[in-house]
Amino acid sequence: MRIGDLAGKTGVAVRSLRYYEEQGLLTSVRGCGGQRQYDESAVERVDLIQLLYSAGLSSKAIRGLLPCVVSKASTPESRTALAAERERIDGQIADLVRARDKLDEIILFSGSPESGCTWVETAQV
Amino acid sequence: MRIGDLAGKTGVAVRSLRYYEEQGLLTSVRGCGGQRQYDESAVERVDLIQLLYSAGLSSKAIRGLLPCVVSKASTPESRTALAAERERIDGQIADLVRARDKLDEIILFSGSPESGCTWVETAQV
DNA sequence: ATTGCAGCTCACATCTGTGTCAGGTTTTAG
DNA sequence: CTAAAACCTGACACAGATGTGAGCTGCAAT
Repeated sequence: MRIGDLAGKTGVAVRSLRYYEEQGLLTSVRGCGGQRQYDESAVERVDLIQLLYSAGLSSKAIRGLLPCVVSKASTPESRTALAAERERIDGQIADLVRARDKLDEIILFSGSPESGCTWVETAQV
Repeated sequence: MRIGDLAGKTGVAVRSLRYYEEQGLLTSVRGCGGQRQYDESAVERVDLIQLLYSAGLSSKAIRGLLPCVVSKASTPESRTALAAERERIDGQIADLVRARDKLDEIILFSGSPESGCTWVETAQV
């Protein structure tokens, strides 16, 4: 599979795939003409990378965790890092829930005119 | 209250407070010597800003929502924006939960030697 | 009055994942 | 064989919140 195919299958830009490789998150085999070749497992790998990116992990953090997943290697350091990231994500979720609750509060308030809130027709910029 | 006091009370850097003002999120009254003066309500305001920042809202988004909160003004646009941000946060929470579940899966696997996973002593860089 | 800390503005640096352009090579279709 | 499409490297740009430094002014205590 060439890079464009992988990009198509994962929905990730070609540029990003090259960047992942540069960051050591993704490997490829180079064919005779120097073009990257990927096997099917790369799709799963890219999906995982995206998953972790979407959770706010940096490429460096992902790089640190990948050996656990891929080569199934577990070191004391990697276990610590995994736990730390898990905690961070938990905290992040808590932040988001608090923010969502706050927004809900505001929405409730601003959605009911009887709350005493001022309804106007146009945006106040 | 001067800017340093506000920074102290909120745990936000002085630089950031000036930035918030630049972005129209925070206002101050200038004393005779051009120094910013804040009243007590500024603390609450900065806390709110931080809450929204931590939920991933941009300063522009926050700027758009603040009138709803502060001057209690509700426009069709602001109600739409509020709902949109709420949805975005919901999606972000879902992403995080998925990532956390994935990490849990990995942690479970890498934490139990009988899983067939390789335990090594040093990090594989 | 002097010293020293706090504040002011302006401006440039940082970090990260991506976009984008240039200039060149490989692969593929016709 | 040729043209188009895909790929390659390298490099620069961006956005956004914050860090940092220079050079100057205000304020408080001695």
